[in-house]
Amino acid sequence: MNRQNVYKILKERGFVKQVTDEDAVFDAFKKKQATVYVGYDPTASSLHVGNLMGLMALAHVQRAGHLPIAVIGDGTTMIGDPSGKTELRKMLSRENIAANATKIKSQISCYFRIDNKAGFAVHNADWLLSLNHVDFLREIGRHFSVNRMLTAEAYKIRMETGLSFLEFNYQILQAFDFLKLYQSHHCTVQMGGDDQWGNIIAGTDLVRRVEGARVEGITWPLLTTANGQKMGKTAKGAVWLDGGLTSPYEYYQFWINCDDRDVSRFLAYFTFLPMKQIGELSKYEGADIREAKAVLAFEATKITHGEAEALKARAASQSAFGDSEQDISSIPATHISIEKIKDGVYLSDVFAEVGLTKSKGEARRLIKQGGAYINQDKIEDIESKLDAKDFVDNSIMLRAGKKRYHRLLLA
RNA sequence: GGAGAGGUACCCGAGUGGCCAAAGGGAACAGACUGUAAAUCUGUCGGCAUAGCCUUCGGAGGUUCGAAUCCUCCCCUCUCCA
Repeated sequence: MNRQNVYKILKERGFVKQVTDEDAVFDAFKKKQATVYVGYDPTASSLHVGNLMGLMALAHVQRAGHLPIAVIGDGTTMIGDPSGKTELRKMLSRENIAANATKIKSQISCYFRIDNKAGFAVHNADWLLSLNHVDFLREIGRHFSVNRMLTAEAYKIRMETGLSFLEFNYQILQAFDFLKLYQSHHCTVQMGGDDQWGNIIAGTDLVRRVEGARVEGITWPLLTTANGQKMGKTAKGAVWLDGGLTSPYEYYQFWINCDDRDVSRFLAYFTFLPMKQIGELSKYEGADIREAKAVLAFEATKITHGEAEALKARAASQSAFGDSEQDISSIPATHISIEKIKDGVYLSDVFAEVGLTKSKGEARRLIKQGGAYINQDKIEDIESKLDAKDFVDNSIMLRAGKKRYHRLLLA
């Protein structure tokens, strides 16, 4: 079998920012099977689009026949990674972390197989929580130079604002993870976001010191949008991979609303389309770029939510923004009882209730500014009420601004 | 433990007795222009059936006709010293 070296694929798709040693990494992937790990901290009950880089990177690794390991950082999260953070993160309880870890693990399995054969998911709590402090310091701690750690770029901000001893240890534990995985799974490559560079290097150094073996690290660029914004934040907060937190429709909309300048990068990162096809899509200009965005949105949604949901989301999106009547079932909906609207309900109240606006006041403002629509008709009067006559086939389409839709169903 | 500085809305940050629901900036939202993009311009930006009322300037009390602003106690953060 003459397969392409996965490092080449990763590089071509833009996943490589820093590497410990390009040739060594290339050689590592020449082997029949290399083992690669990426860590995920269960700080929330779902991963978000910011975590996609690592998931996609590991998926490429598995597709190339190598072994991906997702390390669930339920041990390290007890501490909290200070890298790139300006202040101490809120401490999470152990139960909280455990619950998050379970959910995140099942999410990861959407991107690559973790069947303990073609891929693994391990919990670092398994080896971190039982450590004996003094033994650990003697065996591992002696390999770390405080002087050196303090010069790390990731800690620079924290040297100004303060860094607790707790967080200072994070790097050591992450380095220990790498050592453990080298020993148990012969894992020789760690990947992570560029803010993880210091932690990754600490790991490669530790493995060299303890085992006398060379292991490698790769970082991918930290994702920002062309606007300089952190990736994956919207008005509603993070864009989650969990369909319950961010519906497939909203997920689809997130991608289709991306900046023109991001489209070709994102196609390479967040779809499995061949680079040749991405090159074709990148040639679109002006309004035609929407075509490329539609491909991006569909492919990205398909990977996270499956093809059926992606098709539904696409149909709903086309229906809302185009003129064709299609399947709108994936546009968010709320049920409302007949009794409730019998006497008429203020539309401003309805908008607030279904979450299109945060408060009734905001809904009133929206109407005043001409941004509220009901079944594609602009609502002119703040005092407008909703009644049964407005329902067509027992449903109403509400719209806030140009892009946010919500269906109201008569129950 | 000692000395000093500070904690203001989503974030940064002004305000040191009434003119304060609190300047300014950023973010965000809406409108215009567009292509479900960007940029630009305009408006909005605590809650409430809204020319009025209610809640908010770390927390709890107090002084006052009136407190983000003054006093007391407490909590937290930072800097220097130990």
